[in-house]
Amino acid sequence: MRPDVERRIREGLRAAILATGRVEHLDLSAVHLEKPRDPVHGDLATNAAMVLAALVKASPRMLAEEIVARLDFPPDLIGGVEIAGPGFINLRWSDEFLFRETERIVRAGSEYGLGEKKAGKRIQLEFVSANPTGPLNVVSARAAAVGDSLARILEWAGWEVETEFYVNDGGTQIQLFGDSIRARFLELGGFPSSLPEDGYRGEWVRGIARMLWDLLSEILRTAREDLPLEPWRDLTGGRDIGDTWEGGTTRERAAALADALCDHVEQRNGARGLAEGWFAPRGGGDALAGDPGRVSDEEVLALGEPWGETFPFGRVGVAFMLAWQRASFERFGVIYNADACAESELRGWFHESRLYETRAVEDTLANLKTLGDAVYEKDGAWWLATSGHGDDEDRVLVRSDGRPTYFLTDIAYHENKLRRGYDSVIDIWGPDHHGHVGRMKAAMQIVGAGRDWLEVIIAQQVNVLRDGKPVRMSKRGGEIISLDEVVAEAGVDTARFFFLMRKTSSHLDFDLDLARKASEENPVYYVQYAFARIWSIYEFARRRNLMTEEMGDLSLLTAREEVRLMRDLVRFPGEVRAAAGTLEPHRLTVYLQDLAHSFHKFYQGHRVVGDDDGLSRARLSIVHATRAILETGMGLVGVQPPKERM
RNA sequence: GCGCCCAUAGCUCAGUUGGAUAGAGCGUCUGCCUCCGGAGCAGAAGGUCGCAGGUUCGAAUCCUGUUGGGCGUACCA
Repeated sequence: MRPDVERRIREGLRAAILATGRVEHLDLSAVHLEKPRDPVHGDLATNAAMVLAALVKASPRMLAEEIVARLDFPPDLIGGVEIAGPGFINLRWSDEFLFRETERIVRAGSEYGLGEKKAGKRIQLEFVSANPTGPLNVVSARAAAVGDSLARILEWAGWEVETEFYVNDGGTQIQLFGDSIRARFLELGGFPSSLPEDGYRGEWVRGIARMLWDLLSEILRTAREDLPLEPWRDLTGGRDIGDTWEGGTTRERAAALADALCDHVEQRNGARGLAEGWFAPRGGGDALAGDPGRVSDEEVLALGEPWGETFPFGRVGVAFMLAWQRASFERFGVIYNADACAESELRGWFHESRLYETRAVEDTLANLKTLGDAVYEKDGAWWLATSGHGDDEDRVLVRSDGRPTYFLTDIAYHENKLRRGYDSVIDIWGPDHHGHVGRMKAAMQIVGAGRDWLEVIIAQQVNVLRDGKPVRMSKRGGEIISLDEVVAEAGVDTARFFFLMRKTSSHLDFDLDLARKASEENPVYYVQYAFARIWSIYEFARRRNLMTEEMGDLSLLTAREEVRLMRDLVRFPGEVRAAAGTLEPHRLTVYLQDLAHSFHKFYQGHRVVGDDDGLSRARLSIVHATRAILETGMGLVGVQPPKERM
């Protein structure tokens, strides 16, 4: 239901209630207007009489009688009113209303029901924010599908939405990641493995090491043999490799090359090429093997070994992982767009390291310390008194050894968001951050944000099933089902639809075999099949020379299936607003299946293009309307509607 | 031990912020194409909404207790 239609109905209700003389004024917020579960109860049901009954101590059914007697809806809006059950007032759209709305859908297309812009109201939506120490896993994939869809839905509902990825590139995990790459790098030179105890064991770590090794040997060869340095110009982002390589100490040369590499992969195009060419989804190491024999391992190691000490493996590794992640997102149809990040960074990608560089972390701590009792020192550490704001216990901001905790950094990050002036901030976190929610909300209240300013959604875990059994996953252990694999096996549309079929807060089973082998059993095909039929109808109509975009006479459409289809079409704006209000995009996949079902029933029961031209035109019109709503709805969940025959 | 999430048909899950006779897909069974795609439609079977209390006109939904599963519970991130 469109917002202005809802307003008209609520106003009508209010007037009728006041006209009963039972109350002087009325808070309508407790009065619900909703779609009854059972269609025989009409299109809208309201509990108004029951709410009133609670106020004036009278029988709901009697009050319902009084209200209904005073209801005065125009006949082009409501066609039927009845009292049912304990005191529901059921309303039914008039045929005229359905005809007019259907026509409006055809004319407005994707604009139908679009929420009014909430002037200046901005929401920031942060999602995935996975550590840049490995490929994106399935939970990240789910969070990406949910976040991206939610952004589209909120935007549709009238908010100004910015999406953002927070890059955790500042902590001890990065150190560990770098050490892991270094260990693999040295292994290539014949050193015994020195992989840290809890280091990263994934194949991709070998891949990065291998790539760096190959790169280094090529550069050495080029420099030593006085060959043209041109091929490296691209790699170093236009910088002359000679400048990078010649002169300076080994440490300086290593740092310069690392800079060049990072710069390069951070440019989008470079990122794609590198990520796709140098990493296979699994076990990418083999693909990276260079042409052996051009430079011997001993030579590389002799020159490169010092790099084992000086080269910033962690930094380069992060740059490559981010490149990979961005490429994965691009394939998945997810683009971050917040433009509040530093100029040197990509839109929508906010680096934790920047909080240290700009001393934001220190500033945040200093600021907190000015807030009276909020911060105190105990056992040599600094604590934040979050327990007064709904958290279980107080939390450490600065360890006794002087290092800041992740918590402090995250407060600094969210303070940054606060200063950017968002009216509301939504974070989608993985299940492992569950325990972080309470303290973070508490902290934001302490620094002065409104109680509901920060909303956290936990994207629950995904159990990937292969051969009917759950796959164990661990990023550090290297066992991962990546977003890339899910996309490769299930396809973007199926995967995205799948991730949005469950409530975000519920665990999700993702059966890879089923997604791959039995695509016709997948609900997304049910919805897309509606499209297939629409295209077929169009094709048939063209052959009969009956294809037209002009509105037919909708009053010819009175069959049960036709009316039902129109009623479902009209529901659309309300469904999107409900999804926006509850932050639950899965409602839309449910709705789309509903709508597809109504369309299939209609199709099954009635020939669209038949002998009666007038009827054919009228039916073509609701087909147009259905197509428009399906397209818009699928767009909001991030699934491509088929553009032609499947 | 404490906290959070979950428990609904054989399986996977919806259930419109407390509404009416609890729904869908898959699976099982029965029908439906000389006609726009049968990847569909119609129908059947399948339920003590984990269990026990409570709140009220009314509970799958809220409260308390309880059982089972998951996650969290760091001066990790």
